[in-house]
Amino acid sequence: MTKLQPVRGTRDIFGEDIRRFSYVTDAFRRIAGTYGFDEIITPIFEFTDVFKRTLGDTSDVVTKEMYSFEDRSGEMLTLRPEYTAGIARAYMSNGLAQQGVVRLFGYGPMFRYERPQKGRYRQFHQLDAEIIGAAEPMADIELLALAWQLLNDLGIAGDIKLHLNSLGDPESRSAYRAALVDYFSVHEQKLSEDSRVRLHKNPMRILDSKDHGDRTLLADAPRISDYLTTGAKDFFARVCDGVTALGIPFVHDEKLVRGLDYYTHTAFEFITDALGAQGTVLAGGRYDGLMEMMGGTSTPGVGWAAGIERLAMLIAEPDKPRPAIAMIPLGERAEQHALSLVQELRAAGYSTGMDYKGNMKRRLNRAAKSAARFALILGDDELENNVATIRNLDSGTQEEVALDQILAYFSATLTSS
RNA sequence: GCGGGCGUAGCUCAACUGGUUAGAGCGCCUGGUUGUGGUCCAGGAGGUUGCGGGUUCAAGUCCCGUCGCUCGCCCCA
Repeated sequence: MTKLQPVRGTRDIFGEDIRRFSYVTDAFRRIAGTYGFDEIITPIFEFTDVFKRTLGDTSDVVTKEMYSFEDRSGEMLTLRPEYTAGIARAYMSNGLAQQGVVRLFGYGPMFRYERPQKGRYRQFHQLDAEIIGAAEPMADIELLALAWQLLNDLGIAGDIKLHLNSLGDPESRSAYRAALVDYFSVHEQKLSEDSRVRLHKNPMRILDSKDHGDRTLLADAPRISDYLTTGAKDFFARVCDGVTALGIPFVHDEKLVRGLDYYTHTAFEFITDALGAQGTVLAGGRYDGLMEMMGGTSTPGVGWAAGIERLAMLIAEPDKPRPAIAMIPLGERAEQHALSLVQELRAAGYSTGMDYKGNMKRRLNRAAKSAARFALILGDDELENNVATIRNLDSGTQEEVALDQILAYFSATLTSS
């Protein structure tokens, strides 16, 4: 508590940062609405079990990155490290299965104890979209379309590539996994240290190793496409067809795997090379096995999450909002009048700032810096005549307007916003 | 968790090989007489040089530790 700095990996979001942040979340809310998604806010913490059961005991997220604690009544709780498990829990808690196919979106903070870096924080924020209750590839396609439109509307789709793969159904996956273990066990000595650990913990992760030696071995490694069942193959083909039909460019990336255990079939990542090692900007996939893992009835689902900070870094700087009016009262009498006048203007929807310090010069200066469109000057001279001076700060022209005509004046010259 | 780089006013940076009261620009505040801006001039506030030790006659400048940021690995959004 002695240090006046935020906790490692956390930060205050304000100024330009919050403008970027809000630009992203506003766009998301708008687009998700047009896709018929309903918003959901789930708690920031859950019983630890919610995450432990679903993410897999071997995942790094569970084994070393969760912020878990015991509360005063002895419950083991965890700050959510990801969104999907909480939504799945909410789906079951609230009996949403009764509503048929459910489309949900939301956004908020996540927590992971990792080594911070640019684009990677301990408290970070994600957008999230899920379709629960639909086993059809159409759901996967719709979610990819939503993601693609978001990236387009944010103006960053050009720098981002969609990598698409299929992890298959459980049969495909375990057959492939066995084949991988066979292959790499023969070459275990040649594997990097990290990958030797992966071989026993999560062999599919070897696929996206960046180690040179690993990569040469990977050239002859078994490919998942050869192990997909006909059902899984067909499912993936339909997803690819749909994405192609929508005109979304993508690459079939057989080395794409997901870190979390509950994924099946479709897996995808939208990747940019503009963010260094943290290039994945939006990622997700199908998780047909999740609900059962949590102890519910088997229910199919697809979803994705996107890093708000990462998106916010990529978009163009949003415009600063311009106040409509800067009120400048001169003297005590004027201040009294100004109070109610400002209240009226604000009630009418005009963003109005009031400056009451310093001389005229300083005040106009500040008004100009605030980027206000008009300065509304009210002094003794004006009060004598029941007028106010309205100065157009862009053009420098000004005129006197009767006090009871001010609202009318602005409604004629400004669109209320 | 592992390896590398960095850390001086709100911001961007300066201070020769360690040497007197750590500087500049921007920003902020005030003034240039009585009510007019985005110029100009003058003045001012703001730094225990991230923090803590050590070496030295002397450290922002060297050494160690620590905290934070950053790059790569790892992990992932």
